[in-house]
Amino acid sequence: MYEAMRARFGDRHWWPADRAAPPDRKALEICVGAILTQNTAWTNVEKAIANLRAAGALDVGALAALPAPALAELIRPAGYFNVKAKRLKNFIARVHDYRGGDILAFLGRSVDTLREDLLAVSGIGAETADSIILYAAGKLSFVVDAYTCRILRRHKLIGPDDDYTSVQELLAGSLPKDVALWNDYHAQIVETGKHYCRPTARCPGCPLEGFPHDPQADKEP
DNA sequence: GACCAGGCACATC
DNA sequence: GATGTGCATGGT
Repeated sequence: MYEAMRARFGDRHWWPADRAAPPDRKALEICVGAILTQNTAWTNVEKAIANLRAAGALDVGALAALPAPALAELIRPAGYFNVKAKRLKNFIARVHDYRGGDILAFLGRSVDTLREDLLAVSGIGAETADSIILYAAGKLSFVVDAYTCRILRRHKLIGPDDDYTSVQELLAGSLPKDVALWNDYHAQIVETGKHYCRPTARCPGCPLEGFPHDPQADKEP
């Protein structure tokens, strides 16, 4: 299924961040984007990140100093701006506390330590934590999202009761332990999901169309 | 004008 | 422990 998606869409080059930015800025931008994109279309997140960049706020120190209400105004286009402003402040406070805001050192720890630390931040759940680990830290942690579950349910590879952890274990246990593969795998799933596996989307033309599937399978309560 | 988006925390039962 | 609800903008 991965090869079918990859043949269609090519390398997705995720995470979509400023490639010219220095490593610490790029890592921070990915973390910020991961929080802002919670239940939100990426096009809206782009506007919020552009506002942050224009305000010089894509910086640990600047974000730590920025009051939540001012931050909320900057990220308004991303939706849920009041909750997300708090979530960003919670995350930034944790990074700022760790060795003076050295985000690369913060991200440079073991996956287990980092994941536990991220999940302790209010506003960072499993998917956001795994996105930060895989895309900002460049370490092995499979990202499961709504599209992943929807696609796997339609293809009867998981049941309606499977939760985040069981889906993650299925994928992590089935695939080679390769950061570049897990990176692009999730990106391919999102691209496929966006075009062919939304509630209102149609299957014809989907790169996974030839694999056994039942579009009704994910509509069960 | 509905419906939906790369979730998460918290209240309530 | 399971289920329901608030959060909010912008594209289709």
